[in-house]
Amino acid sequence: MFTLAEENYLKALFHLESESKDGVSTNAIALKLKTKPSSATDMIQKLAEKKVVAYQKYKGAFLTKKGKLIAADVIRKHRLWEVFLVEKLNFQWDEVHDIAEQLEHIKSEELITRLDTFLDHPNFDPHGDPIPDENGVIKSSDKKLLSELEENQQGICVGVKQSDSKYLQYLDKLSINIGSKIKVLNVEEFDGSKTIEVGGKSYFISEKSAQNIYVIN
Amino acid sequence: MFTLAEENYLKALFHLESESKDGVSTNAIALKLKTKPSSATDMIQKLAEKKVVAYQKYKGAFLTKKGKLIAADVIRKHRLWEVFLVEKLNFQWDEVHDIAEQLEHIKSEELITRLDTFLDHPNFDPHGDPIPDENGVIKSSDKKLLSELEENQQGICVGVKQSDSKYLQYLDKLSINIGSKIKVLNVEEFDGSKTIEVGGKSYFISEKSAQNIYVIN
DNA sequence: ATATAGTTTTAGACAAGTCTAAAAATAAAA
DNA sequence: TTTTATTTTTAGACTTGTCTAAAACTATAT
Ligand SMILES: [Mn+2]
Ligand SMILES: [Mn+2]
Ligand SMILES: [Mn+2]
Ligand SMILES: [Mn+2]
Repeated sequence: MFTLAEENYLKALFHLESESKDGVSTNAIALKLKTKPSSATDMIQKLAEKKVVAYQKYKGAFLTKKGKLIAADVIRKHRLWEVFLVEKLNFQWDEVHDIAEQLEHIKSEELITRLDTFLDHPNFDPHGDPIPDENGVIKSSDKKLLSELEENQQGICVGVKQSDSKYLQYLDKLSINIGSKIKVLNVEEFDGSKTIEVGGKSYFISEKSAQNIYVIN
Repeated sequence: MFTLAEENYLKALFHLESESKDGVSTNAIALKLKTKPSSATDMIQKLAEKKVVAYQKYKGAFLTKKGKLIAADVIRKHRLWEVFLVEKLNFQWDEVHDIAEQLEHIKSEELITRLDTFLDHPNFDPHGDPIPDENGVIKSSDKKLLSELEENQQGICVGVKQSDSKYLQYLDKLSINIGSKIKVLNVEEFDGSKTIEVGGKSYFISEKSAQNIYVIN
C-alpha cells in the first residue's frame, strides 16, 4: 500500500520521466509538487527502498517497472474521475483537475472497475489525455489538432489544449464537447479558417481556435 | 478546514452523542474509532481549542453548534456517496460503507451540490438512514418496519436493518430495492406472514424477513 | 585549472496523529 | 469511609511528511 504523498510523487515522476531521456532531478520533482528539493530527496530515498524508484545520489531518479504500474494506476483513476465529473456531473473541463487530484487516491479496485463500466470504458479524459487500462497500458493517442484536418475529413473531439472558462463557453456555442463528431466541410485557403459540421449544424471556426482542439480520426 | 482525522472524530462524536444524554467519554470514542483513549483525549483537546467541541477534563465531550454542523456535513457526504455507489455503480447495500468512509473526506462544495442533483436529492441512504440537507438539518425519519404495516397499507423501502449479502440477494428475488413501493395485500394472523405487491407482482414474505425491512409511508 | 554558481543531499527541527507506560481522578466495593 | 478497581489524562516516544540551514557535490566560467 502506498500513501497519498507517495502516490503523488510516483505520478509526478511518471509525467516528468516522459519529458526527458535521463533521470528526473529532485529539483524538478519539488517544482512540480510545490515542495522543497530536500523533501523530494527524502521521499525519493524512501521510494527507492520500497523498490518503486531506481535512484543514485546526484544522478536523478527513474521509476522501476513496479513504480510505473502504480503511477499508471493513479493516473487511470485520476482521468476516469475527470470523465465522471464532466460527463455525469456536468463540470466544465477546467474545473475538474483539483477534485480528481483528491479522488485519485480512493482505494478500491472494485470502485474503479465499476466506474469504468458506468462511464462506458472511455479512452480519453476531458483534456484529451489517454486513460491507461487495468494493466497500466496506455494507448498512444493518435490525437491531432482540428486545424490539421482537411476538407471532408472528420474526427471525434477528445479534448482541448488550453482550457480557460471563456474558451470552453465558446466551444459550448459550437456544441463541441468530448465525443462530438466534427466534420470539416470547407477550408478557407486564405486564413485557414474552417466551416465544420457538429451535430447536424454547421459552424464557422478560425484557425486559431481549431489549433486548440484535439481530435482523433 | 478540518483534517481527515478531525472529521472522523467529529462524526463519531455526533453518533455517540445521540445515544446518551450526557457527555461522550474518551473511552467510547476510542472504542468507536479503534484507537486508544489517550489518542482520543489528545484529539478532543485539540477540537475543544478549535471551538467545535465543549470539553471539561474527566467530564466527557459535547459537540458545539459549529461542531454539529461540520459533523452533519461529513455524514451528508458519506450517505450521498453511498447512494451513488448503490444506485449508479450497482454495489450491494453492504459493500459501500468502507468506500464511502474514504469519499466522505473529499473537499469540494460544488462536487456535493452536483452529486446531490445527479442523484435526484435523495432523502435516505441505502441503509435507510436520513441524509442531512445542505444546512445540516436531518429530517427525522418516520421509517418503520415492513412488519408493522397492516393490510392495504403501503410504504417505500428506505433500507434494511441487517444487510448481509445472502439477505440482499433474497430481497433481489422479491425485486425489493431502495425506493421500491411495497403494498401489503394480505396479513396472515397465524404467523404474521404477508403477501405483498412490488412492481406489479405479488410475493410472499415471512414476518422475520419483514422485520428487517425499513419503509416510510 | 581554479573559482564561482547552481544543484542536491544531510542534519536537525517541527506539526499531526498515534502509541505505551505511568500518574491522577473518579467510581465501586468492602 | 477507606480500599480497590476503572476510567481518564499526562508524559514521552515514534512515524510521516514537511521545512530551513548548512554541507557536499556537479557544472560553468573565467
Ligand atoms: Mn493527488
Ligand atoms: Mn486530465
Ligand atoms: Mn455508511
Ligand atoms: Mn471517515
